[in-house]
Amino acid sequence: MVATLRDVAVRAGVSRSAVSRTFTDGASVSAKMRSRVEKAAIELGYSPNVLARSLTTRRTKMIGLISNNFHNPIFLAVFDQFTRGLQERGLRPLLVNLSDETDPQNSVRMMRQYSVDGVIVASSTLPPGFSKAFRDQNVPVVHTFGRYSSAPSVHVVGIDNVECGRMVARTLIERGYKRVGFMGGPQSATSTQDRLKGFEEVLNERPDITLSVSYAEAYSFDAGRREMLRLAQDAPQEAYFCGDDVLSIGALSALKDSGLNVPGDVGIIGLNDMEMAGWENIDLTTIHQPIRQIVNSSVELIAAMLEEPDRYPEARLFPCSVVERGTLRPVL
Amino acid sequence: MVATLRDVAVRAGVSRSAVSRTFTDGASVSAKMRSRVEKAAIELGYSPNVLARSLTTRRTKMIGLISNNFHNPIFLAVFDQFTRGLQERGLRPLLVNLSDETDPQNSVRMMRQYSVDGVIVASSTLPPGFSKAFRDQNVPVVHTFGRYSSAPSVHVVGIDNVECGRMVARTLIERGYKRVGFMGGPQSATSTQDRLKGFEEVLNERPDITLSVSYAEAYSFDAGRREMLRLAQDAPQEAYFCGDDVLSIGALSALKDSGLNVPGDVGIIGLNDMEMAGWENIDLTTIHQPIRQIVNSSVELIAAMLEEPDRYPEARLFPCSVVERGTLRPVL
DNA sequence: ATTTACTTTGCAACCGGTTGCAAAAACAGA
DNA sequence: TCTGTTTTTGCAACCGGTTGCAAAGTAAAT
Repeated sequence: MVATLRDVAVRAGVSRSAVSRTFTDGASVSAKMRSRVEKAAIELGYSPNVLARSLTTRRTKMIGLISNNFHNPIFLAVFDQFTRGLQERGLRPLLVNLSDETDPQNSVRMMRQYSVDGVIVASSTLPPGFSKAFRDQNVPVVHTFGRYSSAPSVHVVGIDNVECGRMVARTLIERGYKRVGFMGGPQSATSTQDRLKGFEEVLNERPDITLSVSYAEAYSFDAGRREMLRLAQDAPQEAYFCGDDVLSIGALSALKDSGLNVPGDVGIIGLNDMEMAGWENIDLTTIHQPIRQIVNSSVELIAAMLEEPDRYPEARLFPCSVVERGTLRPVL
Repeated sequence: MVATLRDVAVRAGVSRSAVSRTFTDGASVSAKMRSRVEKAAIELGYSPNVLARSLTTRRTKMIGLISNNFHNPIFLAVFDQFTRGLQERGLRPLLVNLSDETDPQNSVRMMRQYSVDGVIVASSTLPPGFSKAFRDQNVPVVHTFGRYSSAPSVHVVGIDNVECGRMVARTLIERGYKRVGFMGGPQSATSTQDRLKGFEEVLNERPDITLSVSYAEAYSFDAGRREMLRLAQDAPQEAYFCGDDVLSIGALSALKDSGLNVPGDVGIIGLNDMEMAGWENIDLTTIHQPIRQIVNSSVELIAAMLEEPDRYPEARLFPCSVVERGTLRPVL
């Protein structure tokens, strides 16, 4: 059906090696031979089969892109950026939706069956052990949005969630809030744990400030709304640090329905600075996470690991910053 | 490095064929042989290389998932559903972001180089010719959200956009609007053209109703907001049919800033019924597009085409319905 | 015209699997 | 036990490419 290397060789009247070489850069072919082969190739509409080639070259140029966040709108931007970045480097993302499955072994096996050159794990809710399973099987891996540790066992690219927690605490203190709440994402997510850690660390030094902690079940509008409806029934705190922007937006909706004014009665601060946070009818004060830089850096890193598989693991952290909009009262 | 079929054969003391057969279902192997091979395979951590296998079986179980809509939040749900559906059938999505590139030939070549078993084109803005290019090269293709035509040249799954246009027109008429506007998505998108066609068709029968037409540059919040800001400067219409929900939400933001009340001064109706449309602070009246059914049907269809590549092309259309919320005035 | 050095080409083996075919083994029937 | 039938197994060729090596060709130097 579709033309193979052999067909081109026959048509051009040369050996199969010659054809192979014209399509392998860096191989030794004379100009005459090249043009002769190219002519035949064009006539037959030939282009080399990457997968067959990969058997000997051991390079498929495929990268596993593994995530379990198919509900948080921020991830559409993440996928957009990832696919573009990979494509620019001639790499192809093989997408894996982990929503159901969380045993790394199945994913590792699958990735090996498809001989991907490397894997990007894009998730803030998967444990470090997940990405480590790939490294243990010698599959190059980058964990984007993963947990920073001072002795990382795999490459991590993201933000310092503990520091973000501290930053939010300081922001709330500056604005004179005395009773504050942490309405986190899923309790099992490393990002939730780390943000809380930093948040508590700073607040604990201020005995005049009280902290109450609760968690939403997922990073979703509904979960945020539900949790905030519950909180608003008793006496709500003066301000909440929500797990992320989507949760914040859910919380805003709940507060509105509970007849509470933002930021008059309750202040809200999110995290991510997704596009929607800037929409006029939302206008959410939040922490900016530099998604684009994080994703680009991850792509660069996985590309570098293809050249140097045993590259010493590093953590690449990008600074975050407060984006002041309309859901917190002004600095005193 | 990683165990191959040969390694397993040696360890189990059998032929390579025997090992191959244990991992090929439907092949003839005795129980004794099977358990012997499986034992060796487990000891070596062997699992077959899908890509090498594909050379002879001519099946990679990879499906190209091609889209250019990485900005519309609705597509995150679309990707979620696609990846799950494909994975359930043992298929793997090779993701292609077409944002820059629109020449089908490059995509076709790439998909052939990777020997994908089939391709799903998920976009309402690509022309029919794009998906047809795959069919012409004998790559099974399904165009999800594609244009319905009475003589489709490729399989199309989606909605009848012309009928949606009619439905919206009737909805606005029922509510007594006399001066209505069409604020479409990109003018080049087939979905925009078709919706306008149906919309005009019904309105043209009502000489007492005037229609003005304009287009946003993309399916995005900003584009919708910008276009509506422009419209609101002159005398805006009584109601607008916006290209989709994201555009509608942008339009709502613009109206609010222009000091116009919704639905008091201006009515808005969108299309898609994305999750966000139901959020309390948005509460958008819209047309429900059954995304889940459309995507599942697309996956079923591409799976069926793997068995029967020359399957006669069909159009699968799913009915839409009005979801009444708070952005149109009530029926007279 | 020879020798030497370098470039280009083809042969053949290999990457990791599958599969048609025939030989070997197992089973059934008499 | 022997024969005929069915099942299981291994051999060898093949899928579509790449690549080390040696032979052939070219160019430069003597």
